[in-house]
Amino acid sequence: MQGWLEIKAEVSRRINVREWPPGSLLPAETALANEFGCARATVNRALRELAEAGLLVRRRRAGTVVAEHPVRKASFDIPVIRLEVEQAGRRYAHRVLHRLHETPPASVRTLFGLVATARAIKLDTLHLADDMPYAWETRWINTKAVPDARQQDFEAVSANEWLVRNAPFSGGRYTVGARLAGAELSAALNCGSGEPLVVVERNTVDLDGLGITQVQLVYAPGHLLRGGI
Amino acid sequence: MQGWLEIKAEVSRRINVREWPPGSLLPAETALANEFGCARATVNRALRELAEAGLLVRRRRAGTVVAEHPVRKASFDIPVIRLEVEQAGRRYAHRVLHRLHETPPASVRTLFGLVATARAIKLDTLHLADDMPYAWETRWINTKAVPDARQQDFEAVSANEWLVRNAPFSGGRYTVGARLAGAELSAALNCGSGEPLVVVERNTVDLDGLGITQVQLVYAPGHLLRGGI
DNA sequence: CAGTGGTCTAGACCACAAG
DNA sequence: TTGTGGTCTAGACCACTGG
Repeated sequence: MQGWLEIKAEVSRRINVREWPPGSLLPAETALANEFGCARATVNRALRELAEAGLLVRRRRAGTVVAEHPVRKASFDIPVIRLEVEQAGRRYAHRVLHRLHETPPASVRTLFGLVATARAIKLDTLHLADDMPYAWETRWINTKAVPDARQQDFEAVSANEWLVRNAPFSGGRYTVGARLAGAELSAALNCGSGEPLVVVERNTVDLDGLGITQVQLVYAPGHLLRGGI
Repeated sequence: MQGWLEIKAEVSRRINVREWPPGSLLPAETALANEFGCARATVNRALRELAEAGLLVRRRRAGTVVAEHPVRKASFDIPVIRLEVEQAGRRYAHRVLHRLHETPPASVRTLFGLVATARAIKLDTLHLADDMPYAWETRWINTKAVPDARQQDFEAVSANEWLVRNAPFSGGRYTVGARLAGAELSAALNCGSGEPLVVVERNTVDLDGLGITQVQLVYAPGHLLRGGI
């Protein structure tokens, strides 16, 4: 027993077999380091990862406790759509259907830190895989946060890809929902009206918390988001 | 400049301002430690986190390179449904509508490592928030992986919560999609037929890769999954 | 083969929070 | 006040892999 991976596995095992049941207090790092015959830093690394995974709760002075209700962290990658399509062995293309400069709705203005009269770039883009509609994108871009976006028409490189490479981002939030294809969407995505569609809405903010972009992606029927726990 | 958080921020900044553009090679850890006036372990911690976030690609001998297409890792929590409801300030309840012991479909048998004639527990559960339908759950439980599940009726404690506390898990996969409410679902969820619904399907496996459970959750209309980047 | 990141150590100081 | 985890250091050895 020496590596942090082994210690992580061993601690995980003890939790699983109820040697350390939910809510129980683990020995201090120094004690575990002594038991496992390693440095405290090694134990720290193992316990820190288990805490990040939601299995342990750690607080100074209070010690390390097995989580009562381990919250599984699900995650999935948000790759550039072009790569997502190409990795599925399909040919990617996109069409910019509208590129406007207008006043965004209040929710976007708040995110972008804009006054009521200010404007932003609005883009409607259709993503294609093997010439079949793949996803419909409605996007707002904050020119205050990304001035260079003014000079881009996003025809050669999609806004999705351009922003990933050119806009410093630090984080963001997203929601996933379902909606019906209306007249406009069924035409754009070449599907029946009334089909259920997956909708992902997300925004990204820069290091100062200023909104960079807000995007809504409506995927063609049957699309599944995939991830791991 | 001393803490790993500051170093992480500084490296992130240099990437963002294109001082280190995508594809470029960073100085070695020892060089950065020298520049920042700290130990190499501190630099290592900062760079390791940026690599986990997808911003850097690190390989021995080859060094640390800025990712060409930073893949944003999105994540969201999968809490016990009871807690999810209660944290929204609503009252939770659930009803087990069916509890059967039968032969699962081939996909589930494969996941569970079962022969064609073997059986597993099948549960249909309705989750309620303030007596309103919240989500419809269809679940298979592998009694080979979780023998204790045989003695549970999952009336007092939902299968969701019982499994989180009693079944050692190590990982799993999930998909998110959209579907229409058919006759059965619209009755169960008390919604109109033809409404678009969010569907989450997921499975969990134990430390040996053996399937523990497979569950499909269909949320009431308007439900949104929320997460962060 | 040589240079990089991956990891471990022994020790130290600090921040935090429970008592 | 005091014990805990959080972090940093200086040094060391190792694993991997490009040249």
